[in-house]
Amino acid sequence: MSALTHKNLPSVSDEALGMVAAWFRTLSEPSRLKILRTLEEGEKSISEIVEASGLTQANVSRHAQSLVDAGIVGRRREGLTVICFITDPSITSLCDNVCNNLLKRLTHQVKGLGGS
Amino acid sequence: MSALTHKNLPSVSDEALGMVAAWFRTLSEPSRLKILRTLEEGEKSISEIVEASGLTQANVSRHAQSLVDAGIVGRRREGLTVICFITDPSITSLCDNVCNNLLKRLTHQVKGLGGS
DNA sequence: TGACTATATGATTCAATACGCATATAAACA
DNA sequence: TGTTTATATGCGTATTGAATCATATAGTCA
Repeated sequence: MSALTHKNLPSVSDEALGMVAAWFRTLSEPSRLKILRTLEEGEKSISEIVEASGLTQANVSRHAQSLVDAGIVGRRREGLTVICFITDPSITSLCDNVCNNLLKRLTHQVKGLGGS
Repeated sequence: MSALTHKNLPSVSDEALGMVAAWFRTLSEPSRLKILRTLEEGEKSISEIVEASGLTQANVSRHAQSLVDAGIVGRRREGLTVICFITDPSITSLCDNVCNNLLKRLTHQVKGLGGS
């Protein structure tokens, strides 16, 4: 412990750390990822999401709220229906990247199993 | 619902969705983010992480296990000590991006409050 | 082998949260 | 206003997972 130990990273407050963690937590539920995936096809009303995802109405409503809170999804009312849409387009590529990385890692694992 | 509704996304299995969610969940704990942040300075032993993070030894050990399971962190034994290091360097920029996005959004909110 | 150090893990407790059901709110329209 | 439709929300339950303490394991050295 000497030279390398101090890159002197700007210290991150516990509060900021908590906010980043909360943002990731929003993406840590399969149901919410499913909703996001649905919204990648274009904006949809709550009931359209219900139909497309197979989730219950109450769940979609609540999960949508989480996604809105995280700033990932936007909402607007149009008469009786509420339309949801992705506000942060980088989400899609982010998820794709995660997916690809997982795939890569799993492939290596499988290879490892086969080779032993 | 007609033209736009069908971008015909390759359907993602529930299993894959669960794995992506699990990966995000790994990054959804402040303690693990803290450990990652520590490791950005360079590889560290478990006890060095304990010292740097203020977490307990048991917690660091378990969280390190989670990070290893997610493929984000690697581990090797060197005698009595176990050295941890970041294996996926894209993690750092990912976290930075999330952080910046949050900052942007919060800034807008604050502006909104002031302007009303 | 026995003592010592670094790390891992079993067991428990506790808090967060997802789900389902029922119901409340909001908007449109007769 | 009353009715119907779309969405939100209160509440109870069950599950998950993080923190803690104590202890087990692994490696080093005398």
